[in-house]
Amino acid sequence: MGERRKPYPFDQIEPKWQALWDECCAFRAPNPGEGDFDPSKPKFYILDMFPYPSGAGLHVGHPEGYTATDIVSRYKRMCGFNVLHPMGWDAFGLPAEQYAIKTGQHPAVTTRENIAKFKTQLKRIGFSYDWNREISTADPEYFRWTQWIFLQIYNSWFNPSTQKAEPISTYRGTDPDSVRLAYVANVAVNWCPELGTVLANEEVIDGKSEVGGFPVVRRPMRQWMLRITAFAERLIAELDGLDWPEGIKLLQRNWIGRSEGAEVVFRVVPSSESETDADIAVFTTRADTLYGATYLILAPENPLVDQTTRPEKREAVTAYREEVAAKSDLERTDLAKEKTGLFIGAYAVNPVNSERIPIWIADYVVMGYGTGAIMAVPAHDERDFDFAQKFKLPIRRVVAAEVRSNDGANPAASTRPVVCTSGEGFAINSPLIDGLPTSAAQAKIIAWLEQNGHGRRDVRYKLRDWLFSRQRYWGEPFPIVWRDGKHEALPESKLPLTAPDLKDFKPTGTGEPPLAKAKDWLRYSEAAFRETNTMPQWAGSCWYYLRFCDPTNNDRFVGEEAERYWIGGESSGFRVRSSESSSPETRTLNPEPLSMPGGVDLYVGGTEHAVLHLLYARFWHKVLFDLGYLSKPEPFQRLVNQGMILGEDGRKMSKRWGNVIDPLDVIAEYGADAFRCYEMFMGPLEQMKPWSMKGVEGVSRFLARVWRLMMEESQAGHWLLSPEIEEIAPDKRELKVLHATVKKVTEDIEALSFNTAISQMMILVNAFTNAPVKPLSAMRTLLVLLNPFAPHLTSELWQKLQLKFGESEGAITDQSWPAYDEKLLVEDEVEIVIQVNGKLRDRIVVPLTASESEVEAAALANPKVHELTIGKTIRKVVVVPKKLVNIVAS
RNA sequence: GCCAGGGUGGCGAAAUUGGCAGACGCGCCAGACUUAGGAUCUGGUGGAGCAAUCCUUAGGGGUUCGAGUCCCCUCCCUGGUACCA
Repeated sequence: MGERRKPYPFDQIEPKWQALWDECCAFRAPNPGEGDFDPSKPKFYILDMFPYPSGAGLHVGHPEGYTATDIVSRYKRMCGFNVLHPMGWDAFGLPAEQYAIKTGQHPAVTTRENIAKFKTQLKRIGFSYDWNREISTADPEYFRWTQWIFLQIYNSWFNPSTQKAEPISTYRGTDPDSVRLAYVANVAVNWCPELGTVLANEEVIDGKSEVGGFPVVRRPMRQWMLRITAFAERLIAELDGLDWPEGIKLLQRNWIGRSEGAEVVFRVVPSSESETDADIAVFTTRADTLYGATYLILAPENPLVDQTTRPEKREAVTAYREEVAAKSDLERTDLAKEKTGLFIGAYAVNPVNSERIPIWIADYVVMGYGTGAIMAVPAHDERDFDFAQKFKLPIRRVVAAEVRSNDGANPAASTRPVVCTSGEGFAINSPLIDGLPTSAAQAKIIAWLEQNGHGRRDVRYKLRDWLFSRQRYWGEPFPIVWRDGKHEALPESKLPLTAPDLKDFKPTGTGEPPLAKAKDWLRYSEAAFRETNTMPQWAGSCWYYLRFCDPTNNDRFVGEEAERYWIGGESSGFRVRSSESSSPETRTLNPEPLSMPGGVDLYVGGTEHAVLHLLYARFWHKVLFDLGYLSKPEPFQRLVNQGMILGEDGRKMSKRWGNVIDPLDVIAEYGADAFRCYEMFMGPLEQMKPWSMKGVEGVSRFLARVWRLMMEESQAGHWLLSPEIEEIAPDKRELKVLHATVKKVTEDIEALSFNTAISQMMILVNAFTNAPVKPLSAMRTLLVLLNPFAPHLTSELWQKLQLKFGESEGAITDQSWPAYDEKLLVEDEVEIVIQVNGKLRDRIVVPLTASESEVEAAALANPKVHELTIGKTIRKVVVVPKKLVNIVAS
């Protein structure tokens, strides 16, 4: 393959402008209080999900979202906003640590190298980040504040009466450690022997680690937990005010898994002698089926099993519990089809009918949800039904599809296979609630339980507390020391607490973190030792969007003034303006002042973070908000997920298929502007779509046409400004397409429909391509519109126009976004479609001012209409102004 | 299983409140300019048919003067999730 002639000299233009932008910090966003800060401008905060700087470098998926946000950023700047558009690095993480284990190279070195590589690549795409705000989560000046926030969490509790996080000093109880938002618990954790660490539930997929796919087993260990469950209610409720895709909100709601129901207390029947009374509380969402409860099941791990098991069953129960404990999570779910369990010899009393029912244990009941015990209603629960079938337990129907009388005065439970129906209906065989529909029956039963002291209304969540410690080296150390078996916070003055330099990063294998190997570091004082766990990778990304507001502040995690402006600022939001509302006064007005709970105006990233990162960040944000550090209750107002880019073969890009596209290769051949525009032209941002090199070529041809619209090549092969550009007014047709383009591009950027914005600009360029004379004003408008998409090309052409026409309007990036005139878009004649019986038959052109009756008359006079309606009666004529006439005949 | 999002030419895709289906681009065909074309420009391009005309938005039904768009059923694809009581 020989040296290919470039369609336009992007290889000279692009590095030139990139160097220029770098030199003069063209996209620096000044903070309140700085000399060049303009307080009259509204703020706009546009954030990308920052990358983990892996050794592989950038792939085409990264720049998709980044290009989208860059376009919006450049556009918003021209609309007169102070735009905060930063980039940084999620720099702690397992790959660097594993590389260190293999090679001995310190993760800090690897990370530094990878960051440098990523940064060079991002700059080569021409993104308008404010690089002065660059941050890395692994930088001590950053994680010092991550540790500081942890201490805020540690020193807080959730006050149920205010539903807020408050300083621990407001807690009046005797044991503050029992209510802290960060606490230590000995919990059964997901231990991954291969990785030598525990993992959060969210990091375990099908019983294997999300990273590496290694087996994970349950094992009790002492761990740091964050009390995210206290915020469950607010994390659900406060989604409402956010402009997120409904699907993502739903994903979060499901993850939190709020269930309304009742706790019902069953009394255990005392057997003999010294038996103390015991109660078993179960959680149910179907209190209305209480009469159908024919047995109870305890989770094998439930401590109540010890007290309740009858002596004669003890041996069998112990064996079963051991069997269950030996199973990994994978096995336990894999063997889901065949249920196992064991009668423990004891009985409990159903409070509603005083019936004695047997108590079983079974591993399909888990300890981590509800009370670790259930009432089994086999007639109306699929799982209980399977279990009852297998162990020949009684089944009693208590819900019918329609209102009807009971099965009999004394409803006998049956073991014959009846059909299991889990839907709602009407209560039967349930004296207190017979005939009532499910919801009313539930309400009545719960009221009865409450009155008689047998239970109460209850709300449970699937969400568990966040397991926050990891047995790793490359993460934030906890600012905690242990003294006499008790934890205490390190004073703030000791932050940042950096990890010791290790030579050997290998996991100890015992569950002891690598930091335990640093004996000197470990010893805090004579009597106190440091915590050796580190924080999970999520920690740094929980608050990075806050640090971007004030990244070099040495006194505070973010300065108050900066926070109030960038996070608390109210004058944000997406609005489309036309010429009528384009004055600066109206532009800064916010139509819905307090309706936006989120601080970041636009947040773009992949769906893979739909629950974890976004939930954790919301949680931290709410704690800091409650403690008075932040002005708004939510971090991200508008969230958009970009779709994945597939390989040319339609498969997921991977080394395995050999279909990986390297952005730098594309840029070398077609230029960064073409790369950016193609990524946006491919299709809707949120959609999954395959890459196409032919498509890149097409977009590259479009940019070359823009270039040749204003430049022509001399005999000697030099590019010179086209003499066809003149300072004349565009004609009517040109003006119309120009204003139509301004309108469409403006609206499409606001809607993030970049593909259709580019289409419209192609139409504009095509309209001017053959014009003998190109009006200067139109060319300038085109360049401004295209600038957010193709910043290098448009900057160069703008400069060339400036040189010749000499008007001192400044650089293209200083221009204000053009307004359009709606009046110019209106035709004075309009084409009307004529349909007969809904089928297109002809078109006519009528003046815009034509009345409905005139249009109708014109349509009926149409020869084609005559032809088709001969011998038929015209039943109806539908006239849609400016659109069509439909003649109904039969 | 369940939940969510999708199915429109040979391909990527457009299509305010229901109102000309296929904008724009790719590919393909033809022409122009050229020593040349893998450059550029011009025209054509959903399918069938010589034509008039007919058919066409996964498939089937419905509402409507009129449906890619609204309602019901079925099929297929993608993502998430799975004993959560």
